[in-house]
Amino acid sequence: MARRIPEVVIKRLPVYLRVLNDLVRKDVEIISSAELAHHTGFSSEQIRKDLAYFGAFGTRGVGYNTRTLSEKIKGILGLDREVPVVLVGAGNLGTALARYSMNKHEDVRIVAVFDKDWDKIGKKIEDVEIRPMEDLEEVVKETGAKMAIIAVPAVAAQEVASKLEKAGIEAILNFSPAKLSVGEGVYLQNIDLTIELQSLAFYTSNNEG
Amino acid sequence: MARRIPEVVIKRLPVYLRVLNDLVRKDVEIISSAELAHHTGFSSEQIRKDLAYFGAFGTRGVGYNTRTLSEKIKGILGLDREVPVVLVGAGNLGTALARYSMNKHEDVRIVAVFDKDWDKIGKKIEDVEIRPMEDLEEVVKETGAKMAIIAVPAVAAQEVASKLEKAGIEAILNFSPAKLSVGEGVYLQNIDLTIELQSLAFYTSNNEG
DNA sequence: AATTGTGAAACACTTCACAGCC
DNA sequence: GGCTGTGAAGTGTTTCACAATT
Repeated sequence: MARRIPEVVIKRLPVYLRVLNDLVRKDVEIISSAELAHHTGFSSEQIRKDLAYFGAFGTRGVGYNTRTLSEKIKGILGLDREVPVVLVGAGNLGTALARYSMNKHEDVRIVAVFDKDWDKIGKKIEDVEIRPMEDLEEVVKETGAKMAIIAVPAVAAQEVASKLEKAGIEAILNFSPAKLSVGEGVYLQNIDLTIELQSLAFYTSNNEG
Repeated sequence: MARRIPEVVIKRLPVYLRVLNDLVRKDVEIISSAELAHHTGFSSEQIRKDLAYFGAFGTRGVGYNTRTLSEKIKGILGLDREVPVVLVGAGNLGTALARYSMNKHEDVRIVAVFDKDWDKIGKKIEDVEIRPMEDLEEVVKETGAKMAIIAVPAVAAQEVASKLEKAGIEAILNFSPAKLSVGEGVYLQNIDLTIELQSLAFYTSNNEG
């Protein structure tokens, strides 16, 4: 125990959670790792190993209690309370992410939107007003947000990242195609749509690889 | 040679390409793997190993010619010509992706948008008309698209994936939170925003992990 | 002299196989 | 008997270290 947990493991937990919540809703009380494997596409050993990083949640000969395991995973991820997120960038992508997040009634939710374009400020995305960057620190404090999403152009992204770090944000999801540098204490996850599209092209017949 | 190339390697190629194109634009002609490492954040050995999957593109004692290497990588990925992509789903996210793709003048470009909602059909996103699903096969043939993006709700995603496969699409970027099943010949890449957000929460101080 | 290209070593993750427990 | 939890084996990826080359 207490060893560092691989990122890939953390990425699978939400998948388990989704299946488990589904089962709880259907009043299924017990599930085996083999059945979970079938629902998720991961192997049963992998699922057992993943969970073993955090403890022994199952019963030998029986399986896992869906509700208990769901609660455990929520606790591990920190989803046992509302998770407020701030979004910076109210362009096409930012606006889409905001609407997506606000309409789903998930635990993780965008609670504030920032932009530096004064034409956008004061306008609303699904009831949440777009605020100026100057308000960032104050809003982060008020909402207790520890997470942020960057959806601004590449040139502006580093400045935004630095401001987020300064405001006390601990984890950033970056959609800009920029290599950001943040301090040790800040976790950075990049989603680069251009990379995704360009690498996808490799897997079609239109290449020489 | 001729061995299967890891996905992680393919994902790094667009990063190299971006840096190289930047350098070409700045009239930098030669770059070492160490400098590339500095620009990309990957290690120099990793860069050399990645490129070695495809051939020997550098000159010992010198480095890599930026323009040549850029062309090589474009060839490997299949970006040495326009790459047409079809998008299914003209909701918030789909529309944002479409605008994003059409405004950047990149090699990979969304050339057609489909939706099943007849209220949306006929409307335009940046000059591209939203068309009904019934036109899919015809448009895929016309445009020669081998790639597709799914940006529809989870419940509709499998049906869309099957239609794309039937239409001859070879690689799919799936933004829906659904576990899709496609044939051997179709490459599937998932981007699940809920998973990204939920796993991000682990890296904040609001969890018990 | 400098930098690539690459076997070998190290590290990380997954799968195997079965002991342990209900 | 059935299923979890886990060491051991296997596989895949990264880093090391250096011979090959300009």
